[in-house]
Amino acid sequence: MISPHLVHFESLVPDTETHARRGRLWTPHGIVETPVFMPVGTVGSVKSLTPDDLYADDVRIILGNTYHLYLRPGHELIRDFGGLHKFINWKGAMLTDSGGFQVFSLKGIRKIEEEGVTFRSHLDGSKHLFTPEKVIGIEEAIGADIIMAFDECPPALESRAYFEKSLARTTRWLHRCNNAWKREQSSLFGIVQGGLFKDLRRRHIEEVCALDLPGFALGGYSVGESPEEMHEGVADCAHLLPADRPRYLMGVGTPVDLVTCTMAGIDMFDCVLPTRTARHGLLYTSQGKVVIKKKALYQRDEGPLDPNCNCYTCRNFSRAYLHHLFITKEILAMRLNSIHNVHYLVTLMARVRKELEQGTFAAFAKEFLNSPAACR
RNA sequence: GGACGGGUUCCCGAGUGGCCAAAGGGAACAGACUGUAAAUCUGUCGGUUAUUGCCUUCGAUGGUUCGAAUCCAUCCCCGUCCA
Repeated sequence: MISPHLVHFESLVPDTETHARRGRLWTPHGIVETPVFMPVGTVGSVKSLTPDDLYADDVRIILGNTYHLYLRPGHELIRDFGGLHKFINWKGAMLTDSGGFQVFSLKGIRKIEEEGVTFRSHLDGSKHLFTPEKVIGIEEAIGADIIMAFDECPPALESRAYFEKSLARTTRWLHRCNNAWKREQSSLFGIVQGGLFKDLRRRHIEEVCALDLPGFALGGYSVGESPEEMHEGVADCAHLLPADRPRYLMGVGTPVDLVTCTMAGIDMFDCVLPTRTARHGLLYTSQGKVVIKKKALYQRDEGPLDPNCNCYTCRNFSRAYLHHLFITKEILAMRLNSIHNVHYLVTLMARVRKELEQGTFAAFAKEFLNSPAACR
């Protein structure tokens, strides 16, 4: 079954006990096995990691960000270099976020109107207007395999009245994105919003999925609500997204989030958490979280960060050394920590896929969520 | 031997009569981080108390004063320069 879209999804092994499915995403830059965790490289770099690090770790898709790359180095420059893949020398697939999240995170230096969003650059304060049409143009210039629609991502705690208004506008923006979309090598994904209002979520799913797009995302989670609320919300609506299209949960998450939301039927995840917390000294391991700065625990700890991990960091260095590197603010600390955290999540998802293939995913998930690894 | 300068809470360092348990930085300890304004941010940081408080503290000792880290005397250290 060949989809008319260049990016298309193949559901290989649906789970019998949960909404999870083992799948495969075909892109112009290779195949991505799902469920998958996608590391985030906002400005064209997964901070501290090289493309080779990632590829060797079986990472086959990473993210970039429209807003950041538009400001620097500029999408025209990237286009002139032959696209972001070439510019950063990444041979796998890429996905660009639209800048919709920046509408949320840069609140205070932006104004949302029907036409689009006026931003002030966080770099120099200059004013910029992002419209759905302009965002698609930028994303096409950047040239990712998957480009996200320009949406508004309200805080989870926003009022119902606000959501009603925002959702209608985001739907109109989606149509404008779809109409502006020309480049077939860049497949447009729609984004569902609705906060924690289940009926609004369901209604918006119908609106968004009425368009024949190659993939759909749930946005607006992990923006102020508790993890439990997020899990409940995703569980309520993820399986309502079209079964023959990839389902992408944007901006999530922790090891627990990944396993939990895979059960809900999610195929794709991205999150800055592993790379950011790595730089801040928080490491995810099979035995729970490790806050490597703690002197009393790690100053003289000769063991590996995670005895069950096969990453470069865990194979070669002691916790004591990682502690020392972090305490002394060595750049290597960030790199070794990031190598581990990314490997940990990527490997967790490889395990999830394997369990799905074996038909043992539900049992695995249950065991995992009750293990020390299910930190936070 | 002489002339200056200086000794402040773990460290550096501000403070020269009350608003000082004493700025600021560092260290230490704790916490946060979820489509990256993040190698970032927040809290604690003399003791005790539920608090206003009380106690201890600014090299040492002794004074002046209603009140001293701040003024005076002596002493002990440290630095620079001159013999």
